[in-house]
Amino acid sequence: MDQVFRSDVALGMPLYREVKHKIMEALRDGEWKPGEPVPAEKRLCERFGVSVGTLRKAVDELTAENILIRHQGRGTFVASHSQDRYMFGFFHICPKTGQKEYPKVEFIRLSREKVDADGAKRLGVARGAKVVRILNRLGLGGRAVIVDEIFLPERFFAGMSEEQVRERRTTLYQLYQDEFDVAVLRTEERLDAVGASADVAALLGIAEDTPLLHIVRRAMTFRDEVVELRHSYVLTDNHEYFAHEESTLRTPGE
Amino acid sequence: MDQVFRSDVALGMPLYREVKHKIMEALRDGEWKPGEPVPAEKRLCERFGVSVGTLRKAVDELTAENILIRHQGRGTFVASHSQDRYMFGFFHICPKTGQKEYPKVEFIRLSREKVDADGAKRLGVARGAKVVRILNRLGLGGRAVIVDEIFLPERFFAGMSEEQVRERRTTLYQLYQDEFDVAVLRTEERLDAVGASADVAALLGIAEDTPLLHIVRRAMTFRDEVVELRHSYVLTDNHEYFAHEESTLRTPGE
DNA sequence: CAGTGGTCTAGACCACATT
DNA sequence: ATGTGGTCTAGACCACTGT
Repeated sequence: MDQVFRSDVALGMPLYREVKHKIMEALRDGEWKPGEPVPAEKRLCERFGVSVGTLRKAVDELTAENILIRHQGRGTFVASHSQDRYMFGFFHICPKTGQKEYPKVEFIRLSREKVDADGAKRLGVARGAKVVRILNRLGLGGRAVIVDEIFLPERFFAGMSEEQVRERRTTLYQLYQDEFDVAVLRTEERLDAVGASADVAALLGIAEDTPLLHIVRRAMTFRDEVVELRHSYVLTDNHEYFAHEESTLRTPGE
Repeated sequence: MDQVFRSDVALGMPLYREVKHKIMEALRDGEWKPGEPVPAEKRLCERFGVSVGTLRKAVDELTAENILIRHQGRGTFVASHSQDRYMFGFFHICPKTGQKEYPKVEFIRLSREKVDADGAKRLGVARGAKVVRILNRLGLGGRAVIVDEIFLPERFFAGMSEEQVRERRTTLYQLYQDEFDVAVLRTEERLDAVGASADVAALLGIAEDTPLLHIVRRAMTFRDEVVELRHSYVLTDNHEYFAHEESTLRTPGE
């Protein structure tokens, strides 16, 4: 194999991780779009000057992070929000008894506002920065169960229109991806219990002060930039938030 | 390499997964105990009759599931619970502002009861089976914030005494491991919002019907057997539940 | 059929930890 | 110095997909 020179920034970094970063750069630069296949493993090996094993280790990590998706016999594809799996990767509310179901989304309002202090902090933008604010109501099992209040930094979503949001036949995250080239790679959620405010109570058709699950979600893209802040208010009479964790066991020595 | 016959159950299963299962069997049989090293990779290659690459792929999955831990230059160890790690792994409540802190656990009561219908279903035991019931109150920042109600199947924890639980200077999961050979490998949590019951309100010093975060946690060991059912009632004035999602690592079937 | 990813091998050398 | 895990190679063959 020809000698291939390692870039300066890659000193001390395993080769497969350097390859991984190069693939991520290509993705960030839009060389391969969501839903499209990336070149075959052999091609990528030639391009980066590494063996299959090394390339596969890089792609392994990217598939584990849901950035790429492999299909045996077909190829490796850039993850796209059109797939159902993505929907449920980020939507954690399910019936206490019975099967998972898709929420029925009802658009209520889109407005442009100056972000408040709390929102600025969570979004990582300047105080008073412009944001798009979207209000949705979600139905599950034929009943209004969730109120979503969404804040989007104007700098990622310039020109977003009410029509785009109201008329879409896809998930919001797919809209972000298709229309604004914003890929959600990771989310973080903080939960607490609150009594329903008058506004939320009216939207859900319940009494004020009814205990609700309050979820503050931040959605991140490349470089951990926050692209969405979402407050969800969930009526948990018949639904619940589901999470599972693998253990963090460690050996004594560490 | 000598011909090594594959076991019947392994038909259609990749070799590395068969090796993984054999390692898990050895762990379940107590061949290597928590905190101890497992044999070196080369030894395991000989034992299972596979190449390093294949063995490493098996061990890769086991480390990803936190069942084994690798230390370069030292060896590969069976994961073990230690006090500090408990926080990061299973305890998801943290202050809304400020640093993570250790909860101050106050033991309230241990009793033996017959499990109710809901508990039987969640624990996967027969209706009316005997369980150990433990009631704890947890303090954070000098204030009572959480009430924990814990149910343990008698068949895993026969002979558990109030003294063991009250006098312990470790986490409960470490007690399960050290005294009852029960390793918690995975947990699942379901959250909803409820109004405080009279009992819980009294323990937390709050008004009845105050909105609380209610967490139902199931803790699993090998073969996904449920070894603990825990109801946590959390006052979320100053604390919240934290979760983050990046890799939904499930592949089977797809 | 040709092309893709999936698995597996039998080595090699490197980085790290312990003796 | 020895033994450990960490990385990497250059092949091979298998299983699956589409034409």
